[in-house]
Amino acid sequence: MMATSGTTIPIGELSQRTGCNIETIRYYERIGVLPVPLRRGRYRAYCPSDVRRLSFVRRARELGFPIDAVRALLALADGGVASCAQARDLASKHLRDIRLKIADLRRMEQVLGDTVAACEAGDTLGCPLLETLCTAEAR
Amino acid sequence: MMATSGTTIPIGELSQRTGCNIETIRYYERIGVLPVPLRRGRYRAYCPSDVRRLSFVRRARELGFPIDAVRALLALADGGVASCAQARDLASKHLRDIRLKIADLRRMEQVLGDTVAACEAGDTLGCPLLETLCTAEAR
DNA sequence: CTAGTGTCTGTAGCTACTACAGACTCAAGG
DNA sequence: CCTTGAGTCTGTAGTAGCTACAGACACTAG
Repeated sequence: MMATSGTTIPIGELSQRTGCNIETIRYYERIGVLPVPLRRGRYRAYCPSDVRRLSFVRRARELGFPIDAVRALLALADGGVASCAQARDLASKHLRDIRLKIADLRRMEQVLGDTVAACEAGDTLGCPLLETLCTAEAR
Repeated sequence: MMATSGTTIPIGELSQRTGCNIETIRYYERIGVLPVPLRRGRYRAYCPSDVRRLSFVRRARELGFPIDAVRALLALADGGVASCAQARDLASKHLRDIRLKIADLRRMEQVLGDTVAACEAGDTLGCPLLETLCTAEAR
């Protein structure tokens, strides 16, 4: 596509620059995470602040923040000062969630790991995994 | 509800015995994870094998197996012998997925933990979290 | 006879995207 | 001038694995 005038870029370039899927960009617009952009004809025309905002969103998502938290973080980033404590709050909550998930997964890893090991050892009569599923408590 | 005759139980009791939500039981039936049960009038009537099967499903789900893997495991458990190697295969694959997820989450935990710590130390000018989101690579 | 509990079907919602279908626009090549 | 190809548009439906109703029906105890 053409570079058009000024500093605006089409959605494909925004996608490339941010690593964010085109469909996802439009999705973010629909749900209000990205502002409705200007138009050049019928095509969306994004400006540098859109690139920054979307990059911000992408990074927050990569850190696992749910969309609602991303919204809140965006508001804080826009809000300017004194929002540090609130941002830390959001991050701490999210950190707790992550640690809970890790704990869950480690429990699964433990059980599965043991079972697979028992399976490889081959010292049970039946299949250790199927036995586990049939009889044991999974925790 | 009544105990009715024979050994069949209504859905509510199946739910209690397995710890599985009633709606989830009906959902499993719809997607073919549980067989279509007998009816006592218009009500579902479950037998002991249904309790066992659903418990199996629950445990597999607690270990994080996706539904399709659960289907496969059920088939193996039904199939009888020689399925141990296949079961181990499924479990190993799943174990890999779990470890990948753990790794992902640990990366997030790392970045977030560092950022929150920096935030509490208060040695930056701006907000460390918002700075991270604005500028850094999240990995 | 009525109240309360259980169950029924069918549909819609959740998270965060992703994947089309079918139409339109625009620039370059022949 | 016409065609071709890439990019974009809107709108809808699908993914995983449930969960949550609405509105009707059944059955038992008081």
